[in-house]
Amino acid sequence: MNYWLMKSEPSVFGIDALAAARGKRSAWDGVRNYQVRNMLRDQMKKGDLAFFYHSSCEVPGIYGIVRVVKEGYPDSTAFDAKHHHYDAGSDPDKPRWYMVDVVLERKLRAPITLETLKQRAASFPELLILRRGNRLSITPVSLSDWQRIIKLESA
DNA sequence: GCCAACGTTGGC
DNA sequence: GCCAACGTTGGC
Repeated sequence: MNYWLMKSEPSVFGIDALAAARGKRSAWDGVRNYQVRNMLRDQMKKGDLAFFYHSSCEVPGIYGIVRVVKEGYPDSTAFDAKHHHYDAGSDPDKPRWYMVDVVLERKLRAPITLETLKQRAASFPELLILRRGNRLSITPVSLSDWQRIIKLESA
């Protein structure tokens, strides 16, 4: 069982869009970064939990928890010439990009904001999102960081 | 293989 | 809108 943090811009796909999706389930498509691709393809397992993080918005932070319900499979948006995330270099017989399916486990009662996390940065030595220059849209979260972060919801 | 130019991310 | 940081591209 692994833990993750998955970023999304709410203006593109936020927690409310996920909550409105059929079965509250969505394909996490459009990843075009090799490090993140490797996590999607090789490391994310059914049942893993992830923080759903809003980035590039007024109040960046964790807004919910999602669960992986389908492990890595080829990202079909890469094959669609009309799609925004089309990649001519991804051959259906040898897909370059992968995605997983996630389902909304629950929204947080109140977001755990980036500001809050930064204030307590000393408590989260391994949290990649707090490191300078981190730009990966999916990052692993250690079990101990996960547990400490969850506690902030009721703090 | 080097590295400058360019594109993207994301907080502010 | 700015800009630091980082990934990717492509000429050499």
